[in-house]
Amino acid sequence: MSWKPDKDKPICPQLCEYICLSIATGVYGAGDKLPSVREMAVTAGVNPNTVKRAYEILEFRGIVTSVRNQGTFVSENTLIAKESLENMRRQKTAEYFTDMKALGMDAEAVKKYIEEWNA
Amino acid sequence: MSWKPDKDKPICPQLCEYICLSIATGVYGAGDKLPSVREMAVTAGVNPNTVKRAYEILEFRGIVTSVRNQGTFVSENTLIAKESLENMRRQKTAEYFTDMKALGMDAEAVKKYIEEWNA
Amino acid sequence: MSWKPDKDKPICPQLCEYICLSIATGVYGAGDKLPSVREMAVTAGVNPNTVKRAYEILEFRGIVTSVRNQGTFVSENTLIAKESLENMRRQKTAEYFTDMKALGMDAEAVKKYIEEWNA
Amino acid sequence: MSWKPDKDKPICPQLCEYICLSIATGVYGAGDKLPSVREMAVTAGVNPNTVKRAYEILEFRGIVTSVRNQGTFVSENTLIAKESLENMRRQKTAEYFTDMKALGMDAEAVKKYIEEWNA
DNA sequence: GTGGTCTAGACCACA
DNA sequence: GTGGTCTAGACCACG
Repeated sequence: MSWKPDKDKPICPQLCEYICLSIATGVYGAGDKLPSVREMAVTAGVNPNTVKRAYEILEFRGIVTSVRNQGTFVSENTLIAKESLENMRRQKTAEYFTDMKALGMDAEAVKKYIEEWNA
Repeated sequence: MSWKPDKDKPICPQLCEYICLSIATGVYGAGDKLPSVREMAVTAGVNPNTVKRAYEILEFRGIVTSVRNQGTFVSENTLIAKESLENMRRQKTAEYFTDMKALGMDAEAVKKYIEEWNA
Repeated sequence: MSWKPDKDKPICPQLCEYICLSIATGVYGAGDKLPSVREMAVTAGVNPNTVKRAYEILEFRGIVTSVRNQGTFVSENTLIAKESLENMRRQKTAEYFTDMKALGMDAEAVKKYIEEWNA
Repeated sequence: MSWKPDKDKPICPQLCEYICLSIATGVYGAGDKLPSVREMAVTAGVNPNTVKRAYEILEFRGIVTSVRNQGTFVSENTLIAKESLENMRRQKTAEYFTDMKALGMDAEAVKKYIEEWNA
């Protein structure tokens, strides 16, 4: 799994999603130490401020825990990450349906549309 | 069909979509005069500049034509509006799949997810 | 000579130019009565107000003379029309050189450019 | 090269031309960062919105690329700017010929006229 | 009253 | 500090 941010979208949420997914899939296990802000910034090719904010957001969601002078750690309960991921999926899907509705397709039509979707 | 803009998203594109859909569904026929910039601004509860911008975008796409001192008119070729609408749908769908992929679901998983979607 | 207004440009000045040219080339001779505002509006497919304004502009320039309840007449001195035409030519040409200068071409370059112009 | 907008014409297109020319002549090279919207607004003595609009137009033409929170950059392919400039020249020239035709001069006459032009 | 242009200034998320 | 979005309101030529 690699970090390929979509340049047209805000980086911070993308980074959040990426880390969250990494945790949910076990790349980082419960209690593991995440890369330091600077480290992550370098490997992700991103501004450290952005990483810092991403960590803060994840901490707010209870997915990670920051310990002063020690680093940022994955919460003991990795279930939260999984739920968070599922929430994001639901949100994006809901948004998608809303958008398609604005484009003149009701839920049924969208389902059919997706069914026949390719590429 | 009513105009209920999502407050969390840019109004201009939403307005574009709305007008485009109106044309595609025949609310405005080929050659019809659209409401004037100011008129539309009032009925949509939006700043005239925003409406003008939307009209400009639609004009660029060949969906409408603005004539100085006369008004803005639906293009003779209504097909363009329909195609434009379909393009938007495709784009949103593609984006959706990309997003879901970033959330750890491949195309197949997404299709199943959608199939079981409710609400 | 026929009246083919460029739809993308203001009609009034175009009409002025057209009438002025008609006088300069003898379509209307010195002292001749021009078509009435309404007449001209119909034949030119234009708003009567626009014709009226054009006549006013031409009168201001001394090219025609309006007589209350009688109509608009070509001035005795048609030379004025010819000079006016020449002024317009000069003005357009000067503007053209200015524009081309803004596009990075000096007078010499423009002259060469024109020399090789086709279509 | 200096920025002297013609007060009688829309500023935005003039600004576009100016920037385009700057790029075509190498003032800004491929990949270079253009002045920020606000910066350019100050140096050009123009409203930031107007600059933004110009940047948008240039972006649409593929001449520059705007990156959120980073700035606006000259496209890698500088050729586009040069072609765009040439297109503008062609367009202005074509318009000029059209105008002169409406003033009673055919292409040949115009060419002679230009040849003898001074000032 | 129409679209076209511009200014002024605000707020936003992001970096 | 960056671009992105929107509002408010002004003036213009044209019809």
